[in-house]
Amino acid sequence: MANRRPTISDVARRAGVSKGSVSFALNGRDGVSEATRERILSAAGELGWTPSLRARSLSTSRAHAVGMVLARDPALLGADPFFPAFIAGVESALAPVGQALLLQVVPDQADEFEAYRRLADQGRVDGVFIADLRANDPRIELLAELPLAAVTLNRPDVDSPFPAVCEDDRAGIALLVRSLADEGHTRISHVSGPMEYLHARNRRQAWEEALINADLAPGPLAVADFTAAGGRKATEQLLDGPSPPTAIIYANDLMAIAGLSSAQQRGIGVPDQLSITGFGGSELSAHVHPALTTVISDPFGWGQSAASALLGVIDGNQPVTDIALPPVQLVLRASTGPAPSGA
Amino acid sequence: MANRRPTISDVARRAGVSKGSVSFALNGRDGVSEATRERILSAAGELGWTPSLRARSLSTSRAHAVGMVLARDPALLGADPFFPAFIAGVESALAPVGQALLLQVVPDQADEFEAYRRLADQGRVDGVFIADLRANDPRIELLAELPLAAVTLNRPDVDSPFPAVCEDDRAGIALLVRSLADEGHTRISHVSGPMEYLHARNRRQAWEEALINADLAPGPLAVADFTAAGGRKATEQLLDGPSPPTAIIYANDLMAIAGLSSAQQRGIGVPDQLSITGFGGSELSAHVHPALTTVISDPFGWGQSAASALLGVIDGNQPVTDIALPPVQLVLRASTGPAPSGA
DNA sequence: TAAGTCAACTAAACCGGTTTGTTGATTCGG
DNA sequence: CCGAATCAACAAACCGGTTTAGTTGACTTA
Repeated sequence: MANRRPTISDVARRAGVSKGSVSFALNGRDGVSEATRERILSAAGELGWTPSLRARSLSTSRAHAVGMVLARDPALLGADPFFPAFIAGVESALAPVGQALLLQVVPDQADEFEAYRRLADQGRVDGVFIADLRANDPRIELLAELPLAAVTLNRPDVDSPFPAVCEDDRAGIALLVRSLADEGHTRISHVSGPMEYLHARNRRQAWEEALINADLAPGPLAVADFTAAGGRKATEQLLDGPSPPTAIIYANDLMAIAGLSSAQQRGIGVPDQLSITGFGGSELSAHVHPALTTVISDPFGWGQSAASALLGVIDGNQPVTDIALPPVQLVLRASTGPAPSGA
Repeated sequence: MANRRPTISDVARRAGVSKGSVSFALNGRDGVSEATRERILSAAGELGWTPSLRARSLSTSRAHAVGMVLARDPALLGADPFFPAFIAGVESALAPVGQALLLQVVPDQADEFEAYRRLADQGRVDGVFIADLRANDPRIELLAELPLAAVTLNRPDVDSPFPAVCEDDRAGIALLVRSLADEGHTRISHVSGPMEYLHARNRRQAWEEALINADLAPGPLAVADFTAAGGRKATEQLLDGPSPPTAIIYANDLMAIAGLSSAQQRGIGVPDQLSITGFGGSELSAHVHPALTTVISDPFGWGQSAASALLGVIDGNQPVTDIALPPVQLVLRASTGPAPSGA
């Protein structure tokens, strides 16, 4: 009477075959005739049977899930539009193949190792995404030893056995610099993220190189932390400096919006006296005043590609190579304009 | 030679006892003498053994994980600072007890049912959070039939067998209205979220009631969608209306920031000609110009409480009752001020 | 016609834990 | 000093799948 869910044995009994045959039929392996296969499948259908993931996990030693560990201050995590969209992309690739995503948010890097270890020890996931790469990132070495597949988001600066799924943010920065240089700007500053992060480094480096390419002196740099508070502080620092820039390239939209507000608060006209650009293409960037010139990236697509790549690694059939995502798009909006003439 | 991870049998052998005893010792059940228990635990320690979660799941019929399904347009998901912080809070309660969070993001409500069903069918999770409650939410009924524990974020408008973990957003709105009324505003508008969402309804209703309490006529309402684009459109609609408001209460910070920009674009001074308030207390709200008066909520704490409650339901020892979170905090900043005198 | 091949299928072992009788050794009450 | 109760510990069954090693019978093949 107790309405327990049907098991493979129930299906086998109903179809008049052995458990093994049901398993074979279900997994599309041969050694079972077409007639029997159909009989089994319809028996399964009538009973409404789906194989128990738990039993499967135990016997196949597969979790059928992948994981992601985020080491972020929870208070700041919300400000970054990247992850939700990335995760949505990941899901879009996982759901069709019956995989799931396990998310871990830990307060800081100290807990990060522990989190990866636990995921591996408990066998909760078959692979992980390595995001927010840092310089000389110790996670690469850790994960190389753990029995987990992995893909990195962008290429690490250390030797890595894992495929990298890369979005070229340097190209985006170069586009921004060129467009500003074309407008006559000569003092183009950059507000970066923390230097420990590779993407912060990359963007900074791209900015420096692009300036050199445009025959401009590297304008002053302010290192910030990707938060609004940090963006504002960096902006004030730059504007109070000895030779204030006529344009600022921020490493993300959030800092740019804070910077924009900060300039306005001081009565500095944007873009008349100061041009401002963001990075990322958040929804809000189009709806601030003036609307933000920025570079649109595609975290959803990134998530999709990263997930497919990770599943490929887990499957282990063919080696997975690095994947380059389509280039980011420059969107010119009202926050940039010609350099002030009296400069 | 193959360095497979140790199993319970290895531990048993090493400690010179049976598998059963190891299991008993590990789970702190009695029937094991103190001496043996110690011998077993140290054997486990030496071998570096941790019980296989997969095996455990199979034999205990527990997933040791909880789930959350988000039905959102991925492009807009990123704009909402609520979820990342909420999730971080959830993790902070799950990690210490060895539980994990499974996240599902589905593009729309059509896929939502399917997602919950899959979680249940596959036995991936023991319970779920029900967020983004809608009017007459069909998920309550679905989940009541599924073999899953659940907690809702706020109380549904339909009968629900699940405990609700509630943050009183109505009180926050009331504070905002009162503070604006005190400043002499008489035409206080509201830009709401979609009416299908209970939290949008609640905030709207709280706004209406607070206006009545302040002896004010219900100012015009604009129904939006919690996005920046929607916030801007709603703002324009209100400002173009027959009797434009002198203050607008937005249902979230994002719309408020877009509205603020929209007003500025039209040359309307904030707060001189128009007061603006947000809701949520995002980091950015403090760094726009003028800084946004808003109401600070605590998604992290909400996640923590919701997770503990859910674990309580799953354990099933004592019945879990509704939980009320501490009230939200009003933060008065520069985006609100006295009503324009010439109005 | 005996031996060999092959496809179709079964029985049983296995994954690594938990749980349920059952057994021996101790302790206890009378 | 004996039968009953108590307790530590064990062996075996179980969770629900997958996988391997056989078994069977039909069909070739020499």
